[in-house]
Amino acid sequence: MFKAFCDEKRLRILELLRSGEKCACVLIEQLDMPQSSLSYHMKILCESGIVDSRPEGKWIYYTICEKGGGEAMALLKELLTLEAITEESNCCL
Amino acid sequence: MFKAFCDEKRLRILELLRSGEKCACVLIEQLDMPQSSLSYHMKILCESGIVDSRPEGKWIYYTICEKGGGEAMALLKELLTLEAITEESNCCL
DNA sequence: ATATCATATCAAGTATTTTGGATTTGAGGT
DNA sequence: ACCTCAAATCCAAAATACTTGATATGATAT
Repeated sequence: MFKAFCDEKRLRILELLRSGEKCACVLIEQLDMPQSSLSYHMKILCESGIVDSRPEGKWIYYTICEKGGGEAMALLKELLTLEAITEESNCCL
Repeated sequence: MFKAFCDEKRLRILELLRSGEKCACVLIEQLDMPQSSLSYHMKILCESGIVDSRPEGKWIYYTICEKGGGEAMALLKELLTLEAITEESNCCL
């Protein structure tokens, strides 16, 4: 899931999506990347749950997914929070 | 910074650190990885600000860094939060 | 049904990251 | 000073991720 945030292009895509729903053509134009490249990154973003896609007519619209974002936040928080049971298993002293 | 969370080994290191400060020898043993490999990952974790290190005697002790963790959380939150000014720049319709 | 257009997939190349043995560095102890 | 041991660095190999043109898929429209 965190892989979604580990690429410059994907961060820029998220940055663009922060201002609202965008269709693929806008992203391709603004990021100046070939269509296959955008598709590759959108797949990673969608599969990680961070972004939602919505087909409408010929195009696909992308938005940041609140649910997926919440899960990422929760996961990160958990990873960084010390466990309550701090049994100091010291060694090497 | 998010690269810190994009490797299985590093996630396992964080998992171990959640139960409190650990010295390198414990991590090497528990994760069954060569010393050079641990050192490589600890460098990434420390440079990203997620983990703090503290030398004591011959050993180095590692802990999850509250400050760095907070920054990561804040950054992630910002990335995933829609901008207030939702000027719907629709196209392609 | 055929043509068209947007997206997905493929494949082959390039770039980046990770691995782990060997060596170096650096602090501690004698 | 010298020895010892832990951590950092080096380096080459392996693994993983990204790029991109070409092709396939799938939906829409005529």
